[in-house]
Amino acid sequence: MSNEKIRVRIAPSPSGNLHVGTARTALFNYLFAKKMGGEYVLRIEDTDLDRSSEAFKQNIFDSLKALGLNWDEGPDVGGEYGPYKQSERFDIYPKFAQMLIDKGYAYECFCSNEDLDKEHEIAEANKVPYKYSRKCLNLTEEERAKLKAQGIKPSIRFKVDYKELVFNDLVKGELKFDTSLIGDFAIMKSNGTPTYNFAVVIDDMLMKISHVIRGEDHISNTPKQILIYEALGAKVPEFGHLGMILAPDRSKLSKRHGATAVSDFIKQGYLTEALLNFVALLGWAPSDAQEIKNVDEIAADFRIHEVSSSNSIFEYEKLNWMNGQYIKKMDISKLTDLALPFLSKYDTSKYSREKLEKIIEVTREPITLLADLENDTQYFFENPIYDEVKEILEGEVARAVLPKFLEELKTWDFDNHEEIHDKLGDIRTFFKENNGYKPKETMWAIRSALTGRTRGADMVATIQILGKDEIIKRLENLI
RNA sequence: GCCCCCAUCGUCUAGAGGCCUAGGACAACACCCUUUCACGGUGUAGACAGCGAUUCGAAUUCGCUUGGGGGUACCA
Repeated sequence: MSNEKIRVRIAPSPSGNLHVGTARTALFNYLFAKKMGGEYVLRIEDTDLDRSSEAFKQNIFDSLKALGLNWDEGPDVGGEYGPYKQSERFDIYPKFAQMLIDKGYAYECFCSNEDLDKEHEIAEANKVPYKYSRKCLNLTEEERAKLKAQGIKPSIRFKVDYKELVFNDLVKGELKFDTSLIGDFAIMKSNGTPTYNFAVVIDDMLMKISHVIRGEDHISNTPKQILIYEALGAKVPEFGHLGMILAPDRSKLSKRHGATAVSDFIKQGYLTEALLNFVALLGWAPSDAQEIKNVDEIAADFRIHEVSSSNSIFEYEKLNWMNGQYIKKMDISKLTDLALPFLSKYDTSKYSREKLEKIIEVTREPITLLADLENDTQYFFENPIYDEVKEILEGEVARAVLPKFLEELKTWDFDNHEEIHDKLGDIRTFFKENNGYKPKETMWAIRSALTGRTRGADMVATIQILGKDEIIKRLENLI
């Protein structure tokens, strides 16, 4: 791989929304390309027409873009080696398949699904690993013509001969395979479309992909693919196989474990920056101890051969913590834009943009998900719900504190943060000295009256946002 | 069944023969800060799967066992 251009690709199939696992693979490809100054292409693998859909394809585009993993070439942006959707490349594959037949590397197979099923059953009954019987390997020209005349459409199989195959994996090191264990596998289906293993090789070859970085669920495909490259006389790319992401129960991460699609995470209120950062840490560790890093910083520090080769478990705790970190640090205007959709049940128009930002600013601190904002900002938009603080409001402290608080605040300058802060302090001191109330109790009474809660955002800021009129109204209703 | 991959605290990981009485992060717990919750700070607890071998010396090398994962399609 002398001085050829480094080109990587991510090749999702649109049979589902973009999975976090795929997102991580995309990220690692992106990081590798970025670090090495290479190109990163997106190819849609929709050879399985039945399972592919336009909606899923759109979800994949949107999710990748939301994550900021923009591609240099792809179905929407084009590029020198297009088209980038396999369904638009169907005319390409048969030519190469024919070439392999001509060179004796492949042959037509007329076996029906029933025939094949039977072979499988027999193998299973005899407890012997299944391999295609090669029934069609030595069909004569006449026999094939006859079969075709009967209207039987053949598939095309690649002829696998014995060979010790070795390749050096970018993350796993040397990998060895005995190809005699692999049966002759199909490269073209009888319906004229290519199988996955064939389409990938043809496309990667034609698109000049130099490094194939993907999940380790593809390891066993690799020898087949290398065999095809070799038969084609093409240059074999470098391969790198990443460990998989598992659910906490160590099974494949699937819907029953909760969110699996990037779009689900976004809907739940995860920030794409946090999700990306978190997923990068699954299998990769920064050279310094600083785990919170943006994509550029990660790319600068990224070394593919240092990626862990084992599986990792997707645990929410750290993701949640990280999301909280990003929420706390994010530019407040940007955060407000992201937060507003989560506040759709409220009439946010009653506040100015400035005040809305203020609301987000004071409520962002303890939250872990943007969705938490709906509950945490409730009392800014609606009347407080007093159920939880009933006892406090009916108690002695509240009955003493609230009237005094109401009386005093009427004279306060609500634009003056300092003043409110100090006056509240005075009230605390007053009740401590005269009634022996703990500062905490006094504040709880006030907070409960204003918000219906005993916990929440900074009290001074809350008072300022609510405004004098609203506070007077709330207090008068209670007293 | 067969083939392949993997194996350090609960989780993500650092560690590429002596720097390891194994480091960090999340979670847990304790304390501090504080007008609440939180944030933040300080600390505590917590791991080299097992067994052999190589070596003066092994978490690091090799083998076996066990465990987990993946593959075994005219699905990708």
